[in-house]
Amino acid sequence: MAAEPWAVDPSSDRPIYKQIADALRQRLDAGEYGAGDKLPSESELMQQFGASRATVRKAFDVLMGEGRVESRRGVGIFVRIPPSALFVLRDTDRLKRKTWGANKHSSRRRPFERDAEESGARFRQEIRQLMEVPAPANVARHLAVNEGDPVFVRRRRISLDGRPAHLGDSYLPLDIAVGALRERDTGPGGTYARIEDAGHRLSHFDEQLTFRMPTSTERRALRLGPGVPVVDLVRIAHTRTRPLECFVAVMAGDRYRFAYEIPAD
Amino acid sequence: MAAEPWAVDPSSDRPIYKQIADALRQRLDAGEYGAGDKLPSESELMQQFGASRATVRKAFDVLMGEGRVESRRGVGIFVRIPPSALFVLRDTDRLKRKTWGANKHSSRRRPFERDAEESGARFRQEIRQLMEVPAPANVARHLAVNEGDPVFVRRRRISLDGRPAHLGDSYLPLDIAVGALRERDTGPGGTYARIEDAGHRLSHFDEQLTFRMPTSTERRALRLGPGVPVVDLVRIAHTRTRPLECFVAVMAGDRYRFAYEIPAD
DNA sequence: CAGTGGTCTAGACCACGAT
DNA sequence: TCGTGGTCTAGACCACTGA
Repeated sequence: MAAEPWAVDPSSDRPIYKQIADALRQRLDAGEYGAGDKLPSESELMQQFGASRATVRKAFDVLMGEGRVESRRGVGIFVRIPPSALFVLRDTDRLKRKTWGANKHSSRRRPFERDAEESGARFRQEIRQLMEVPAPANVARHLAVNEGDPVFVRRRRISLDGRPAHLGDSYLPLDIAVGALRERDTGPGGTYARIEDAGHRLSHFDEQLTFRMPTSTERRALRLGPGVPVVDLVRIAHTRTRPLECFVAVMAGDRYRFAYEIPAD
Repeated sequence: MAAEPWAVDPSSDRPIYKQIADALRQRLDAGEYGAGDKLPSESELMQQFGASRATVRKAFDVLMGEGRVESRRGVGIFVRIPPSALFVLRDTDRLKRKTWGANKHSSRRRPFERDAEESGARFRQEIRQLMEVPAPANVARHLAVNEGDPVFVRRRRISLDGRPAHLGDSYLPLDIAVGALRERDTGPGGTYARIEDAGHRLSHFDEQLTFRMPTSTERRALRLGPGVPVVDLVRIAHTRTRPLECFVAVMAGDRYRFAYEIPAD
């Protein structure tokens, strides 16, 4: 059992740990191991490949960095189970007045709440902070205020089906942050509904997405597995004349799918 | 020089390599090292923290996995320089008929070509494959054909300023893939312009984004640094009555920013 | 209890870049 | 040539899981 067809070639330029990772990846791709299956233990692989433990572990590190496997201490290393549901965020729904607006045809839900329920997930919002802060540089630019000027921020953590899904901070200019917008519960329709209650009329949203690996803090807060990226979302809510809100979120990359419908004209 | 304030605590529950990573991360956040700066060498850190080389290296591995530092063999470890430009892809422009259309007000550019030039980048398209293939499951579903039915695929690699930025595959039903759509150069306006030349009228695009770490193959093809995720983009071009194209791309997560403008109504 | 993965050490040889 | 990071080994102790 020592010299399988996929045995490593010590004379190759390619490092042994990468060869082992390649071999394992190939077995994964071939469906030899399915989602949730246990891979051979480190000691088994040491024998199979005739490598030291550190080398075998390094091969596993590669696959973990790719988000393909994950380890359970005292048990083994397993093929990663993709999140049971990928929550689809649709621009054609979640940001429309018919979702959050105050009129009688609206479902009066928050943008994320709507998409969550549409996917059959339990939506939970947990307020982390509710306070005035000096505007950070990027927020200031988007809200057309000076950096350091006081703005009101609502920091929350959203969970879907009991698992954290994103950290979302909503920044409001002080003249907008009044009444329910400073309370824990903003009520039906959420922030956007309250903004319109105050007589403003939202015209459109600018949404931008960028991508990176999480910091260790974010990894903890979102309970991210190894090899899972995050999406930085920045969304500005506009009236025809001015920006009224800057929403900044760090979202678990393995829990969301973004969907946009774009007219050709 | 052995017992700095940020020295590690061997009695702590937190592993030494994570404490070292924390200390380094803190120095990075504090701006002690700027983009492109060289960090202390492994042997220096071994002395500073009184740890073995393997432990110091593991700390660096953590930061590399976060995409914050990168190593140059024979030289040192450096603070990662973010890509000089983040190319902004705007739904309000790139997918509009005024960009790619055949009328005389159109700029007659490909969607990505437009955004690249707008950012002042050199756009280069390299055809990797041009052939009929059996439709993969996801493509078949989107194009409303049966899995395995022949479709025509245009596989290309797009580079911006000489660096690869994404791998994009355009799948076309056979009745659509005629004339210039089977040639290397589809001409001004690209695929969408040729589709409309044939008498079809595109109404809208459905675009979906998901996120993950690259495979080792993709890492090579896109020349991705460690700790850089990719975006899977799937875009379906529709007429009012049927889907005409399925575009599937793997995009370097550190080179693109996606921007969408969403009306409130 | 035995087996698993998690951490850490000490030492070795190598390829590479700068000088 | 020297210092850098890249790979690899052999061995150790630990914490955890499951039988």
